[in-house]
Amino acid sequence: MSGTTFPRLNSSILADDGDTLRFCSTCAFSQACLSEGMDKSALMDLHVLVEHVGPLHAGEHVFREGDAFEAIAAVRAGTVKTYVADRDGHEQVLGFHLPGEVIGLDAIDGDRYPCNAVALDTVMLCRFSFPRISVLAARLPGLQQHLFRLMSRDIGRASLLAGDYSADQRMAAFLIGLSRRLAARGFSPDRFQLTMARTDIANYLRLAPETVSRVLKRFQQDGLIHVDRRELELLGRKRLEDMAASMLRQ
Amino acid sequence: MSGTTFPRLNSSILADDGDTLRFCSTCAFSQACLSEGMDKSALMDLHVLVEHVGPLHAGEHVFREGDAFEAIAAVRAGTVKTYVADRDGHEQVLGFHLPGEVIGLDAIDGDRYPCNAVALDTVMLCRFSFPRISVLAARLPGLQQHLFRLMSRDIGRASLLAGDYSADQRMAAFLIGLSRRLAARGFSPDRFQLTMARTDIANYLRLAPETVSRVLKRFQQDGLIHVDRRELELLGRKRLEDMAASMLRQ
DNA sequence: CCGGGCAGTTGACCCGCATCAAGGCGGGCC
DNA sequence: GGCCCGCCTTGATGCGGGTCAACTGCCCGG
Repeated sequence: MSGTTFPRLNSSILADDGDTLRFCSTCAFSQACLSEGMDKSALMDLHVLVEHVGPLHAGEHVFREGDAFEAIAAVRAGTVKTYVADRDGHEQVLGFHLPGEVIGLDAIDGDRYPCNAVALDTVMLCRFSFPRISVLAARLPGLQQHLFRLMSRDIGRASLLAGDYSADQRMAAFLIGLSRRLAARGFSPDRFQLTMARTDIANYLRLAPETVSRVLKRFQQDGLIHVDRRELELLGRKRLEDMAASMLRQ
Repeated sequence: MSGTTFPRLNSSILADDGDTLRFCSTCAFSQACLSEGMDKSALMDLHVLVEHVGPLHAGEHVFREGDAFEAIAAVRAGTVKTYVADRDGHEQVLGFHLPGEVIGLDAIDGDRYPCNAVALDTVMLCRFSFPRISVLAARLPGLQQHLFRLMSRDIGRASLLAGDYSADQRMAAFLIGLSRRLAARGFSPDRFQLTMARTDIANYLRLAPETVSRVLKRFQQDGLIHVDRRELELLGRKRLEDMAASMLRQ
């Protein structure tokens, strides 16, 4: 998955509009807007305010907690991890953002980014100035609606992790969630890379790294998955989905 | 707090515009918009699409999971609890919504409410048709911005609970959080009612009800609070804030 | 080819909180 | 008043998963 571009978007929708626009049409975010019925002139408007960023390499930050907020960004390729660090330097992973997903929405209220965002592998981004996209959203109902939906989705997703679930449920939900999100973007749902370290997974799921290790091992013994290093294969999707059902709430 | 109206808004800002508008001006949501610099004609527009609901009594539902989504609502008085129930009927509390806070934002993505909302005491609401407020938001940048901010805030708030914190930290953060939110609305920050049952608090904090009981008792023994039934007084705000600091972050 | 370093794994132990099981205390209702 | 039914509290016990410590293996640089 490292550095891979959005597969579904490889065939440009607007190939006759020149290189830049073609490039833009491969941008996940523009695409997402398009798919909600945005017309061609609207896409031109959106194109004007998009800024392509990258490639960023593993460990480079997209933004840091406290930075002035001026833009949201769509991940075009790679994986971005968002996290906060409490006073004792103890970090807490908030999420992993795959191609086609948007980061920075939690910064709109407050003028400053409330978390850090770092590339886990080679990352390409589309940056959208928020003041400018707001103005545009007022003119384009489809865009406004899309922004509302994106934010609404994140509200629901965040409360997902808050439940008191067992280590097994959390891990199953994590794997199924990744699989579904990758599938929605055209990647294989059954074989993929864990682009993040075990400690990041553990931190995200609020488990100890040792527990992550043990659960993955047991899943493999039970024939649910096959893991080698960061390569993962889902073998017992059905059983994993059952395990995760109450967390993913379909 | 039961059934109490927003104290800060008792003095109508637009008293000369007749009864209906005066009534509306006591609506938390309109007020919140006003406070972001919305002009008077904009308020009139907003007024047209507001629908006052209530009083609802304890146990009555505002909406249920799966209901068609058509409106968001601002709590004007009372407390609303949102929750989901997983297949085994086991319920999970998502949040408590105080006067001035908005419910239904997590339903925008998906056309149906993803959770239940129930009144814990006597509740008054302002309903806003979402399709109509969207249209209005396109004309009123202040309103659009306000909606963005509200949603953004909820994204951050939801990930709050997801950390792995001790029972003490969770309870301290809960009390301080309530206190701050009440204070922001003009209620006393140091004496207030717990309008929700212990089991609801427990469920919300992902603790057992017994644990909630024990922690509250210990807090009282340590002179941090005084509790009697559902009446609560904060005595050691400073120490509670220290305890909650890493959860409330800032 | 060797050695250092870090991510990941494995095992032993232990602690916080859930769970189970009784009891107290209001508060509503006839 | 007297009853009952939830809500809440209190005590005893057990388990899931955190913590600590040691080991393995992969990667990389020299």
